[in-house]
Amino acid sequence: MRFVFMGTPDFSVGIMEELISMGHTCLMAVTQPDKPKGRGHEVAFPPVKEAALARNIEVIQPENVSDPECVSKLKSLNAEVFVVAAYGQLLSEEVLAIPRYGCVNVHASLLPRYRGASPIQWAVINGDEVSGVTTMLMSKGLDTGDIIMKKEVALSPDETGGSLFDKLSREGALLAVKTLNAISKGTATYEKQDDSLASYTGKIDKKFGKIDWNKDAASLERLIRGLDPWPGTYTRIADKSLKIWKASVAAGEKGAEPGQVIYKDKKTLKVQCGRDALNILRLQLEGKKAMDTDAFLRGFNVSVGDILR
RNA sequence: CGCGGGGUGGAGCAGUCUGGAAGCUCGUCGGGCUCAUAACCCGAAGGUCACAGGUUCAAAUCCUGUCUCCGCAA
Repeated sequence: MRFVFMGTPDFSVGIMEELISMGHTCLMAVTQPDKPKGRGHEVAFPPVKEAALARNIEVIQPENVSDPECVSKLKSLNAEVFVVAAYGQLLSEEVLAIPRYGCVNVHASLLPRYRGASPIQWAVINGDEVSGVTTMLMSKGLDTGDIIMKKEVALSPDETGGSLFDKLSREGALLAVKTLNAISKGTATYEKQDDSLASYTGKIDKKFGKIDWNKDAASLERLIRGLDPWPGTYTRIADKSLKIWKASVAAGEKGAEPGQVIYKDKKTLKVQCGRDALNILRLQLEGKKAMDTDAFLRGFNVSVGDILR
């Protein structure tokens, strides 16, 4: 099919590329405007822009896709379908109505669960055993469109936001292809979502990664996995910022205060939580690279009784 | 020119302010002790101190520039 692709981050790229390599024609890529990013103030192209340019696909980056100018541009392409994946802008009803077969969205959850932003991280944070991807025909609500296809994906016990992202990105690409194929053959089915089962997740920001040691170790461990690799969880030690990248749940100690180091040897560091304790396995001090706990302890002086905040 | 920290044997660090013999905790290799060990004891190898200039009798250390890794902010 002849499609316009709308997406921004890495999650989107694989979907666009898979559709192209499976014989669909990408007429244009729509992505968010370039923004200064990273240290210094370098301007980085969104991943979708990079990928599109590499394939000589025209790219537009409107501040607002619903601008009249942009709308007329989109209309002029005569696309059969728009494929949207993590684009980052809401589409107006006018835009939704442009393509003959409508706008197909690839969402990284099993809808109607986890409508909204950051569904991948939330699945890990909540300790779900199963997540997945869904394709739907977009309607005006937030991720409320009729479901076309779903694919379940099992989470492993050590799943991280990053690893689940990879899985769902791959499955999302395959599902997008199947969905377009079905639409073009006229065999696609559309199922209304059961709104009573809907749940919404919010955008995750860096502050969300601040570790509250009063919480129980198990949920902190899930938070650490869910926010790996972005934005990461952090605490403070000796007045320095310390990211925690990997930990396991261990037995706590009676009378120890949350955040307190309750055990340390050459390669082990345990910190008391509200319930149980975390055995820190991999961490990163500000200005340093991530390292395993044994390496960290060789160069950083920590004592039992020290408090992380 | 957004703010800031770092690059020192294989790993993580100290030493830099107050120039003057390369250090610490580990790892590796060899030997010893032990029923045994990730424990302990003895010994050894391994570094152009990121790179390039400059100052100096002398630079890891001071000055200038470059590359590179990272934290914050966005």
